[in-house]
Amino acid sequence: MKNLLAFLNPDQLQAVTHRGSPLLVLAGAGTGKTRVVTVRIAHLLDRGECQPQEILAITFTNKAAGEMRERVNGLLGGEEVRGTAARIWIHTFHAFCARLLRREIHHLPEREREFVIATKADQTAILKRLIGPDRANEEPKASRVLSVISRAKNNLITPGSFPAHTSEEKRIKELFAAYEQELRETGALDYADLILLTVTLFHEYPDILDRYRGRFRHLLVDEYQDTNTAQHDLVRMLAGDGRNLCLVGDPDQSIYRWRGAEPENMLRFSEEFPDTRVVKLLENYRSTGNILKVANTLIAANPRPMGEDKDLWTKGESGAKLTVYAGPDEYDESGWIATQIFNSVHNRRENKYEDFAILYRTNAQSRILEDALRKRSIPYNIIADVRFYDRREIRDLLAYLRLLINPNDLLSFRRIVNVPSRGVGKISVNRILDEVDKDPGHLPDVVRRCIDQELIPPRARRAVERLMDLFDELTTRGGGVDGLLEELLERIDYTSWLQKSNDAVSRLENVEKFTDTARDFATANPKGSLEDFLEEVSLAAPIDDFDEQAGSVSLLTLHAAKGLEFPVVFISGLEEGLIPLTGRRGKRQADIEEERRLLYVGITRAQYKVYLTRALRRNLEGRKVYNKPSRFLSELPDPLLEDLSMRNLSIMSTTEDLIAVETETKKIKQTAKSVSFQLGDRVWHDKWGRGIILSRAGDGPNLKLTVKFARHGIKKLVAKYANLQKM
DNA sequence: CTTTCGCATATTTTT
DNA sequence: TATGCGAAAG
Repeated sequence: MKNLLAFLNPDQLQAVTHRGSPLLVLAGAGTGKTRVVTVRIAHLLDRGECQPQEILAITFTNKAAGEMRERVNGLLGGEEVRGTAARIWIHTFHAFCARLLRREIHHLPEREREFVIATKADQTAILKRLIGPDRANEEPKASRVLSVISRAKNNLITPGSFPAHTSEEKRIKELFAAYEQELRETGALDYADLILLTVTLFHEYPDILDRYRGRFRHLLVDEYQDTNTAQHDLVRMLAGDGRNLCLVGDPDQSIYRWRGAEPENMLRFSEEFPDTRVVKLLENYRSTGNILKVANTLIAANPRPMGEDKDLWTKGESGAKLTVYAGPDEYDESGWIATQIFNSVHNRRENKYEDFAILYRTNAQSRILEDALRKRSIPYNIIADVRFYDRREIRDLLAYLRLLINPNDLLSFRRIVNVPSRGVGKISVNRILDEVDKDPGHLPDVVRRCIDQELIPPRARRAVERLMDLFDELTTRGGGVDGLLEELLERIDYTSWLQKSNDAVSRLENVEKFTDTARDFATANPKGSLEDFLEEVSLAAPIDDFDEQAGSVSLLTLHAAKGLEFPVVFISGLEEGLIPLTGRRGKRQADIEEERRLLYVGITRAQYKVYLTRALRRNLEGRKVYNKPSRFLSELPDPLLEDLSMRNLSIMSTTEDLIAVETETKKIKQTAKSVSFQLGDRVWHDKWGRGIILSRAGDGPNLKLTVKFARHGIKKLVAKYANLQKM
């Protein structure tokens, strides 16, 4: 057995070995916090303080969970303990609760044993339907309602206790209630439910809580700054007196407030458990001194809830300055980034492609970057820009699979009853849904009754009947998830239906990817059920399938970059409006602070070199916008930055200058256009209105036109001054 | 019932 | 730009 503690600094050592009271580890970026968690687990086992199955470790993503399992095994070494990590519960909050609820949810009144997890897309779909199309303009938008509802649920608020003073709040309250009912009827749980119901269960049934408390003697939670109140309550319940609790996090890296995260939970913890030991990790092992100085300066502009003495430091070298670059537009910016990478790899041979990461604020920014890399044949690896499982084709297949588990899933039924189109129209579907409304019993029974009582036209009737038969057959079918999916695809002839759609190629690719996922799952979990598969799929994060592929540049959002590190990091789009991202009604101070943390997270991903790039002009929603440099750039210490922007841009890099240039160009273009007037062209003049060109004389700027105007007769004009427009 | 077209509309991050 | 939705045509 290795000496687990040999390479730890005194602070880390304390965090690993402290016992007997709650432990709060405030670990800055790159200070080895994951290492502390894994070594702590290994240490517990090594010293025989508990059995593997008595440990519960909560991570932020499935990917982090997988890595932690591997690392624990790696630390424990030796044959006899290999596989030990498999018996430790290492999960995300959601995966943990989903597993627990699968066993225990039947204790709760009126809850089905089988449930599916409603993804974001499902949730939005429900709300959109509840709001209705006719009111779409005046009502609060579905996405906003959803975020209000999720926030409420995360704070353990029910539709009953939802405070409604304004008329909008009253409307949301209604929608909230209807949304909850819909979820319940379809046997679905949303993300908040997974936590909420677990908390409720523990609250209502103390004996169940006791059972789990007894079982998990050691509880560790990583990335605690991004937990919400419901999760915090869950931890408090499971932790009991908190003696064996270890929380790790960094309030400066809290970037999920918008999703309900409450970094204050960390502060509150020391009050709730007064004997909490707080350990701060500030020695950074990742980045150069200059990178840390810049990051420290940036984050110092935020209030520091955990105290002022939180600057990261390193024994290592200062390293290179950070490089700033501004290009005329996003094509230039992307091209410049790609060129830096290309030169570094090919000409200077300093780095390999996998050393680079390009970070951006919004997924939409990735396309131009991809183009630039592809142009130079630079291999890259990107985290899906649209959530893969939100793709229409994937959601269709998921709907089929869900119906196999929960035939009452009305949402899924509605989705696929006529997909692929099998001749069941709106009218037939509504007829069936009406029946379900009247008698919300077992969905297949109701559907069968519609068929038997000939409530729908013959063609549709036969189609629905065949669909129901298909479900019966597939439900009784044994075998793995992969086989099931393949049979399903064949039986509904899904691929040939997709052939006909617009972007058949990418859709078919997605279906291919999905069957691959199923196959991988079946290989990894030979005994895995369809429920297990759907659970994994619903709780997957885009980052989970992201392996830092050998030989590829990584493209990802700043959010997705959390927890990762790269030798060289480019952060693209350092512009007001993008970083910080501001919507139409602007941002409040608290939002700006979160944006600042986001940039802080981005900068601290880098080991040796950071590039901060921006574009003076950028296409946004089909429009050109001129963004000022990000306010965060001016917060950074100048001596630690070098500006490689082209000289002419540095000279006239104000937005006003650029607009002036644009306007001039436009004028020139207009003049050029007027030169191209031909005989017979129909034109428009601001004063004389419609006209037609009769003759032309002269060239270029001297071009003279004879125009016959509809209302004002024949005029001779000098094209340059006339400002004629073609009609 | 299915397909296609045109119009409107736009926050972003994701368990 | 790109997407999605609803109405009209097929």
